Amino acid sequence: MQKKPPHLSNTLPQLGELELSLLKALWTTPDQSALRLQQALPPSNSCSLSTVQSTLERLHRKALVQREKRSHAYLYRARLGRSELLGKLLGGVIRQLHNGSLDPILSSFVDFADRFDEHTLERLDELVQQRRLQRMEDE
Amino acid sequence: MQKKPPHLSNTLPQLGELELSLLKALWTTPDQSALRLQQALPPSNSCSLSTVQSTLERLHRKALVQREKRSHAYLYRARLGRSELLGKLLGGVIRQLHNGSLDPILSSFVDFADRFDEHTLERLDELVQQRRLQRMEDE
DNA sequence: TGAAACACCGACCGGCGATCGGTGTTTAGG
DNA sequence: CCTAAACACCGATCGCCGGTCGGTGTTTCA
Repeated sequence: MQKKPPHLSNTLPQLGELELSLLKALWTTPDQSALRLQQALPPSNSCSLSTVQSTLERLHRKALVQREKRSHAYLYRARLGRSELLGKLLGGVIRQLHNGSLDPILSSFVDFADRFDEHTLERLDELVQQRRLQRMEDE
Repeated sequence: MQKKPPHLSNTLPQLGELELSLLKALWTTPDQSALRLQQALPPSNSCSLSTVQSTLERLHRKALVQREKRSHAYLYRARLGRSELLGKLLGGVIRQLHNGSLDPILSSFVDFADRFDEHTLERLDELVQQRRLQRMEDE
C-alpha cells in the first residue's frame, strides 16, 4: 500500500541460473558471441537466442560482462574473474550480517573450511602464511 | 512462453532487508512476540504489525525461526545463530561458483581478509591455528 | 540483391519480499 | 459474564527480477 524509496539500498548482485551459466562459459572461453554462447549452453538450460541475448544484456547492465563490436556482432567477455566475483559475493553476504566485529565471520569461514574435508584447513593455513609473507616483502 | 520445472533447483535462502532486521533483533533478544519486534524495529524499516507478522511467517516457512505459543500469542526465536547462518550463506555462494578446486575460494577469502584492514589477516591466522590445535586434541 | 546473421524492442510469466486491511479468536479486566 | 484489547490468520496488491520469446529492423557477405 505504502510507497517506499525503491529498494536499491541492499542487494548484492543476485545472479540467476542462466546468468551464472553464461558467466561460466565466458570464464572458460572469453570473447564469444551470443550465438556461440547459446550453442555451448548445457542442455539443462538451453533456450532461444533471444533469451541468451537479453540475459547478456542484463549482465551487461550489472557490469559483469563487457562487450565489443566485432564487425556487426557483439563479443562478450566477463569483467570479473571467477575469484573476483566470488570475493564480491562473499563481501556482500558478509556485509549484510556484519555486526561490528569480524570475528564471527572469520570463525564461520574457518569452520566451513574445517568441515569441508580433511585438507582444506591446512590449505587455508598455507594461503594465509603465503599472504603474510608477501605483505612483509611489500614493505 | 515456455514453462520450466519451477525454479527450485538453485537458491540459497535469499533474505530481504526486513527479514534480516528481524533476525538481528531475535539474535539480540530471543523469544519475542511479533508486537515487541515491531516496536523494536529500527525506524528505517518501521512498518505495520501485519507486515512484521507475515515476514515472520515467511522466515518460519524458510525454517529460519521457530515459534512457540505462549498463552495465545507466538514467541519467535531464531533457529540459527548469526554465525551458522553466515556459514550457510557462504556455503551457498561458494557452491554456486565452485569449480572442483576450492583454492580460488580460499584465496578469495584470504584476499578479502587482507584488504579489510591491517589486523584481520593476523586474526584469521590465529583462528586457523586455534582450530588446528583443537583438531589435534580431538584425535 | 537477397538471404543469413545478428541486435534491439517490447511483452509476458512466475516467484518473492514488502506491505497492509479486514476478520476472526483468545484473553484478561471490570 | 461481557467487552475491549491483543493478537493470529487470510488474502490482496505492488514492484522488482530472472527467464522466456517473437517480431522487426539492420548489417554483412556470397
